[in-house]
Amino acid sequence: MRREFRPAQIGRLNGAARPAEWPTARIIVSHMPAGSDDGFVKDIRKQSQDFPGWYNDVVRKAELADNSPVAGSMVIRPYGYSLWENIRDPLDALIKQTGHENWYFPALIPLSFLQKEKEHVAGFAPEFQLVTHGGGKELEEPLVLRPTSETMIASVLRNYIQSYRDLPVLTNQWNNVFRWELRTRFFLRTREFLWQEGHTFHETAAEAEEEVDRMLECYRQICEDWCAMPVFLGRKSETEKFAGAQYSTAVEAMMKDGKALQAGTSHYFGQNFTRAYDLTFTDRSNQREHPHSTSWGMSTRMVGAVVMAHGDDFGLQLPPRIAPIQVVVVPIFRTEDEKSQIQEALGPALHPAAGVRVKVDWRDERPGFKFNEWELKGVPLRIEVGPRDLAKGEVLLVRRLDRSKKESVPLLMLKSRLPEALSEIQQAMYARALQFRTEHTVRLDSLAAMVDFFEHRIGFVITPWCGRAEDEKLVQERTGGATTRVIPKNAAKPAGACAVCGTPAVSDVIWAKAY
RNA sequence: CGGGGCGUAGCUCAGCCAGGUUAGAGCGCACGGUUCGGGACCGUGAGGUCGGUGGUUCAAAUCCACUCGCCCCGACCA
Repeated sequence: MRREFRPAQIGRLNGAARPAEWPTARIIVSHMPAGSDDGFVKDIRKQSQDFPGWYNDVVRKAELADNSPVAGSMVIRPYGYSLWENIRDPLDALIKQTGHENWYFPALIPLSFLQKEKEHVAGFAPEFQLVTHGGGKELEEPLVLRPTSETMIASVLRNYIQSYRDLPVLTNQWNNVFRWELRTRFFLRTREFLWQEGHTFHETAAEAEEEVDRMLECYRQICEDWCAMPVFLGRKSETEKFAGAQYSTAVEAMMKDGKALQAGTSHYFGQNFTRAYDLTFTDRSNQREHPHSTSWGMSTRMVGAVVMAHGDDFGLQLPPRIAPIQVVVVPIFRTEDEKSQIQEALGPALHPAAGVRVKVDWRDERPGFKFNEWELKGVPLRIEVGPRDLAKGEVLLVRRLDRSKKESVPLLMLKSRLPEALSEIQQAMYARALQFRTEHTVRLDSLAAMVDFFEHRIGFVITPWCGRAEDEKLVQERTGGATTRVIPKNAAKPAGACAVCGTPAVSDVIWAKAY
């Protein structure tokens, strides 16, 4: 139901064509020694038996993040931060390509700012973290550690927006935000997290609404084309929308436990905020008008999404386009002589100019240990090279996707084969995630069927819906927590009755248990 | 905030019920050696205010009181 996956260019690869006269690769299926692949993985709990435990173990053992001295806040370690950068950078590029400029606004927001928009403050007040003292004295007015910056930005942009000629103003900022969460989880919900928040101001409602769609589309691209994670796009229900928004939209992805994860949101505010902050401009007929504004955000939560969308019992699986290390080389040698032979042989093939993110693991560990460790860390492609391979002028290529298959590749072909293999993996991961989602998404038309589904199965349920909040409450109670995720975009208007209450349906809606 | 559990080495834990030399194990770490194609092995070594405070006792990781912190389950969430 979603568009075709667009064959992606892999990162900075230059896709060199393969000369026809070169030898072709052979796929061999190796048999691992008994006992080595019986599903027992040291250090991490099994995904199938304890999903939250598995997630926690993987995040820590793969060195993405760890607990910190501050309750509810985590430390993002270099491997995890690099992964975030590989999501952030293409998103930043998209944001700039669509005409936005990066700003920076203060992290401390006067409490009174947040109190001006009624629904907004009602939605966020429980999550405020206040700064009450400075320079050893109590402040006249407490400052809130920003939970989001709508209020600050509206207050600042008042000064820069005067005329329709100043519009649109398309801002974005990369920062950290703070929310006093009760139950925290690595990347998914912490008391401090990193994100980008875009805030835009427009002359007309139509223009602002186009902006909302445009940025949601950017999020779709990041999720699908970069993170190999299919998403449903759509509008949030009234109960699920952002506090203060006229309506909210989101991209929703399916995790391997069948739960939904909101991977990005884009909101239309109408004139709610600009009215509350008395932000006005003179329109084309010389009338004072409030601009229509939007905001949209994507956060470090994406890292958690990638972990839960692709990982397995052996650990992480990273899509090549965002993997910090795309190819890891495990050299196999005994003597210094064998070591230098490997170095010589690999040199030209793995030159940085090849544009692939490669790491050669020269550590003094046994190869088997390295295989397991890099699989845990989700590196998409591994090269094994030892004396036996060099004698044949070949190396072994192993994909994280299907670990038991080893492909024998002539050294001469390596430079062209790597980008090609990475591209294949990227597409295979998307296809696999899409298949998983398809297999775990059903269309139902009664509450009884929904209750039964959420009792016995995992995944998404699509039903016709009338749009009433009471239905959401009822479903949530009866199903042990399923909520509406999105009203899918461009879905045909259903002819039938609401699956929950039987009144005429207005649209389809997707139900799921969610993070 | 309600219900349940746990604090002993960097990590996972034993020891506590029946108080008694110098507080233990595995993993990890450091050094040396043998190894190296799917998580190697041997030897040596470093590492502890037993969460904190107070009490009982000749003597407390162990018993008592208080306190702090963490984890899990319910109400809110990018």
